[in-house]
Amino acid sequence: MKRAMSGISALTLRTPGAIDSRSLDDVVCAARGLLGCVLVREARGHRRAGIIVETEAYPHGDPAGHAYRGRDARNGSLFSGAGCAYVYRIHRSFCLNVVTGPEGRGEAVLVRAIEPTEGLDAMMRARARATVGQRRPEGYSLTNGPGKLCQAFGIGLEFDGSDLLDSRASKGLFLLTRATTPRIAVSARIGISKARDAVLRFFIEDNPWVSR
DNA sequence: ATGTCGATTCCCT
DNA sequence: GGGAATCGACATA
Repeated sequence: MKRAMSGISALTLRTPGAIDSRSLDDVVCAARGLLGCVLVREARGHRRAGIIVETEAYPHGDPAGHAYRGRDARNGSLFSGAGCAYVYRIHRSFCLNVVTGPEGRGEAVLVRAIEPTEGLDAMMRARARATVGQRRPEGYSLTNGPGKLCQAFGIGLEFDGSDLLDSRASKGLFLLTRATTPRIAVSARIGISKARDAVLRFFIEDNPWVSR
């Protein structure tokens, strides 16, 4: 992938650091604040990383949220407090959420798209492996959707409940502070049937890695 | 045992 | 922009 990646990659990169769990107190602030932050996957000495460019908030009491039906065997990590990963499966894909708020509250931010910055080869291999019999993913389709980015980063249910704020506790999947200061655009959420009108989707303006 | 329903993805028109 | 693919979970019979 040799094109000029996107507008934001050229902006100033800051020294990455740990995310303060207090910045995940409020789910909408967190959905905005996670834009520009970096998701890192370390496995077998390899490192995959990318900038979060699209998120959706699923607040407490949201009928479209998986916490709405109450706590059950599958969604337990949604109630485990800020910084926890909530990973679930839909059809053939997995989706990654960053849990927000205190323990027991049941709200989270869905990570919908990422601009890859490191480990592109590993991501392409992982995507090709996961999409056997189909055309090889190219260009922005590498990570421009919630299921695609999980394929690219090798994220499955084994990360459900892991701690995303501690790079050592987190079995190789963690978040780092903002690499860029993004311009944020908003819209209604995508792919849901309830609460369709709520404006809870956030994305980096003009970033080509945002989902379609 | 059968039917329905997704916080999706892919391919085709 | 529409429809098929596809899989587990859940409700109903």
